[in-house]
Amino acid sequence: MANETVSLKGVYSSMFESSLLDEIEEKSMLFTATAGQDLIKAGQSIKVVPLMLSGTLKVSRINEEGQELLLYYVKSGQGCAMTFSCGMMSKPSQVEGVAEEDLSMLCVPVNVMEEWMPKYPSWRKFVMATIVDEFIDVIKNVDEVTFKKMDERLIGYLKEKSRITGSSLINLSHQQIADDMGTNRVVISRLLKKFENDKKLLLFRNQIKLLKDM
DNA sequence: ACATTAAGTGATT
DNA sequence: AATCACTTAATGT
Repeated sequence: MANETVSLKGVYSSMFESSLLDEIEEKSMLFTATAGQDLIKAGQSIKVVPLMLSGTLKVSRINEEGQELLLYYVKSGQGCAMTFSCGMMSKPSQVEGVAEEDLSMLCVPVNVMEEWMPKYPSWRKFVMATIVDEFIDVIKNVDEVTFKKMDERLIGYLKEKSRITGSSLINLSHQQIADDMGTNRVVISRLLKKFENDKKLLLFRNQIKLLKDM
């Protein structure tokens, strides 16, 4: 069961003004769930918005074949982007929520939290920060799924080259790599660019420098 | 200065 | 993931 010592003020006092904390205390309901428990599935309407106190909530999308795509996790001190968005726009949930670990949360009625938007700057900021952070997580996951196969192949290729030559400097054009791997130069260029953005390597003309956190 | 090759990027399939 | 089309950057003559 959820840890009883985790309190509203323990988690949120640095984020919200005291008047808002008082109002949360007054108008929210404590809710606890055990690991594996389904909290919401796609299509259900959203009547309350959670403020996580402890544990982890997993938010995911499940397609027709039952395959799951992880969207984001919600942990202590965070809200849930999907409930904020859909709650305010009166749209049914587009996602499924499951307790990843035992969790405790405070549930705020949607109509109440809508009143807080104009009333409390700290609440507005919290909602927007939640949406941005979790949206970024979703994008990251989409990237991973989209690029996974060639990703791993290319990294394996580069490591092998590096091991064989005994150097972290690889003297090959993108075209040569593409030829070796039986793929298109453009694909290689895009993946390498992505790796460079992830600080895995540095790109030069006809030369790739592998970095430590490859 | 000009031509050639390598790399980056949007759009489409 | 591949292809096309086009741009931009680097290099050689």
